[in-house]
Amino acid sequence: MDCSSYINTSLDFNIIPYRAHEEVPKKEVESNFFSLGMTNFSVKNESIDELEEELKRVTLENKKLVEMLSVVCENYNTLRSHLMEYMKRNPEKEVSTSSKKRKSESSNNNNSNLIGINNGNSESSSTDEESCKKPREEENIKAKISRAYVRTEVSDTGLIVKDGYHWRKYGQKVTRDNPCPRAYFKCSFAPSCPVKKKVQRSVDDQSMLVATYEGEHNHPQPPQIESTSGSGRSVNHSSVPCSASLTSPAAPKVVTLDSTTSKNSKDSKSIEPRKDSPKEAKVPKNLVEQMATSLTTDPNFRAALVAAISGRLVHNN
DNA sequence: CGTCTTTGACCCGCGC
DNA sequence: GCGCGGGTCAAAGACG
Repeated sequence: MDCSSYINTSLDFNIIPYRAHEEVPKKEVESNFFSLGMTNFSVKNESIDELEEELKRVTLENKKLVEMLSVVCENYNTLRSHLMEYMKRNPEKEVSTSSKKRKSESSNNNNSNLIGINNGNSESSSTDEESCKKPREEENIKAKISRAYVRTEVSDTGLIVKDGYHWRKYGQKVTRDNPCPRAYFKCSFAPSCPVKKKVQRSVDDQSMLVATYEGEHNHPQPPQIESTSGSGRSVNHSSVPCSASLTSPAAPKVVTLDSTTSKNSKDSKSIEPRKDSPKEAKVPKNLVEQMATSLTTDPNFRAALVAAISGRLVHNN
């Protein structure tokens, strides 16, 4: 779970009015509105008192939200420490899985149910497999591995997972443990992007696609014009991303479950809709940046934000 | 013609 | 050392 990302995103919203209240209220608020595209909005008639009152109210609200957030993070950390303790008391699973790479992976696939439980060591061992040609010390620089579960039509034969990136298929293989072929994709948006993706149907639920991501994108997410894997020639447009744990397939959401490093992989055994472990400061930061970028560049979001803020101010008048 | 997919061949690690 | 199996390569074909 990326507590930090929560903090960052929410504080982004909070900081501006907070500072505006303390430092230069009117001017900053005004410039913020203009930057949001409200060029015609006039604050001439706004009284400073009203604005300050509003800012105080928002500040209080923000404080409450921050407190709630800290409580949530605290609870998360408590749960996490409990989980770590539990995992320390039951380490035999990890030992067995790390010793036998393929068996662990196949068992992992066999268990790749909708629950989305990832065995972190098997995941990272597949990374070892990937880096087998490289020096062993590079194992420390392990690729970030995560999984996404996507529900599709059973009749849908394509292995397409919409995740916003451009993928080039470079191979397909039928593996022993799964009669459904496994497709191999590379990120084609940036030539230097090391990210790879494996997509295979779940053995137990053939309507569920299991996408395994290896590595981190070294580029921002491309525009969402064509978000399927591969080119515009992609046939499959019927895949409905959904959570691994959600029962409602209508929820337009892909849940990726991290099992990056062996240390943090334990966390991925807990069923969490959050993507990242709090120990990984780098990755959540990236994610936060991507999320912030996607939010701030989304015209719908900006329009909604402008409407909400302007509505409030007009109401105060 | 450029880009992408398909698919058989090849490489390499692991288990026996 | 050999065979198996997963992962990758690359030539050929498809498509816009």
